[in-house]
Amino acid sequence: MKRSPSTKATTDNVRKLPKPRIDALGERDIAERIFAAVMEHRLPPGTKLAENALCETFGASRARIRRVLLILAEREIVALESNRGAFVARPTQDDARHVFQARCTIEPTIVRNAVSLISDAQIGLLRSQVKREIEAGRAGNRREAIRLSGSFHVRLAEFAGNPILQRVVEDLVARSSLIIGLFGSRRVSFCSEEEHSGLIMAIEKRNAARAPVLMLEHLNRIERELELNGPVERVVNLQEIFDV
Amino acid sequence: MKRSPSTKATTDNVRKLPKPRIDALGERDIAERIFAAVMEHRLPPGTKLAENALCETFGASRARIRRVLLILAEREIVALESNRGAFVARPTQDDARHVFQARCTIEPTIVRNAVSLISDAQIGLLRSQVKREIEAGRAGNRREAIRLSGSFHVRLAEFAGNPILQRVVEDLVARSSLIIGLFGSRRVSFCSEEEHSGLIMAIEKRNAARAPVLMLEHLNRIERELELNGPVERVVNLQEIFDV
DNA sequence: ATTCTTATGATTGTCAACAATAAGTCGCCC
DNA sequence: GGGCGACTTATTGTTGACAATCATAAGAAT
Repeated sequence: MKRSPSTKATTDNVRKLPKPRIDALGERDIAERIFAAVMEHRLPPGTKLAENALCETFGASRARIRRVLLILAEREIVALESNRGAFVARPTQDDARHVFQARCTIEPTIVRNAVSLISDAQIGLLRSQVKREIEAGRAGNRREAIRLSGSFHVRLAEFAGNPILQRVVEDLVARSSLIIGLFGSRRVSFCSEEEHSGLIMAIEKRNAARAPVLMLEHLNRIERELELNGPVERVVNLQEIFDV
Repeated sequence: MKRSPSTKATTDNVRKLPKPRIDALGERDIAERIFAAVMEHRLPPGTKLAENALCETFGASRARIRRVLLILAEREIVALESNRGAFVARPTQDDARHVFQARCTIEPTIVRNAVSLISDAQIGLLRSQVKREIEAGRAGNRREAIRLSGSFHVRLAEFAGNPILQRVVEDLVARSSLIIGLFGSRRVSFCSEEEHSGLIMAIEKRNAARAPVLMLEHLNRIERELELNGPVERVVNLQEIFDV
């Protein structure tokens, strides 16, 4: 095609260096946006994610939205139901237990690695983030507090220097957010800012023995405060109940 | 819905219970096939996965193949290059280190969980699998040996009772297979059947202290035998080399 | 009035043609 | 003869229309 066969010598055949990439949101960006919305409890579990609505929202074609949904489904943030559409995932109580067991497996090790790798600047960054988290909590800005609380764990994973584990933690944190939305008792504060502060202190002291323990206790406390024995919402069998 | 026995009134409105699902391979199935081929070293790293070729191979439309590739890309088994196509992933040496670090983080815990959860029947299953692994190794059936060697770890994760961690291990094992294909020295046998046998023995004795240690040593040995300092295949800068 | 049936609308799933880009081939000029 | 540039081909990316399926609402019969 070469729009201009007569490009005489080669005046303007400037190799578009890396990539124009000025085009609309890539699917990764859109997925990230939805991901963030889930983390911040702006998209409650079970919310229907209609394709057309997403198309308008992000100004993207349906095909692209479709790919985004597939990516999110692969991360188990949304559930695809055949011929019915995409919904924000609704983790079960078993899912919740598994998620927290996985976090208890991975995150203490992450903290231990972070203790030996993290820089002072990075510690400062964590500190300021926790500070904002506390402020948001005090100000009643629940959404921001939740966001920062999750972000703390992701950042920590980032500073532990293993992108693979970081990615796993990201997904687990997002699912935790869904779980807290579903099974979190309202009266209890999940934004345990003091625990995050304690963790930072242990990390700052390069205490490789204490920091992982604190993380484990932190995760256990969160899980313990979930109402995983609450209204089971079992699928009742009416026939059975009425003894037909 | 309710397959109530009293639906005699409506003769044939039998709700197609779960789903006909007799249709062609779902994308999950195709992804699983490719996944298996990667694990068995039948698709070496860097192999181009052309869409048309896959269409013919699996008798699927291009759109479906495209989704399959996206799924595999999300699991980092294939790499999508813009406007160039899909290729079997080529992990770097850093990737290799991260993958094995991640495995060392997760799999010892998995073994510890398996020790307390696994049933005798499941132990028998592991045993027979390792037996076949050894036989395949003796018979020079390298492909089958590799497949069973990876499958051992996945199965163990399955018996540890946490689907989330199982899924993570699946992906890590598949990537390990790519890594071994790239950095594995030929002279060394990676199919360390004795170590697998030793692990099973520790599990059988419900030795929750020893089994995780064995797993850790196992993983460390594999990583140590990789040639991660080998031909670095760095991106050479010709200008620099020739001192222009 | 309730329930089952039927029709309608909206949404998802699929496919095929079209456009855009990259790779390979050939020819030309130095 | 070698390097450079343009053309051809093959492959990927995208769009749009069509088919299939499900949800909703209205209607008819008991």
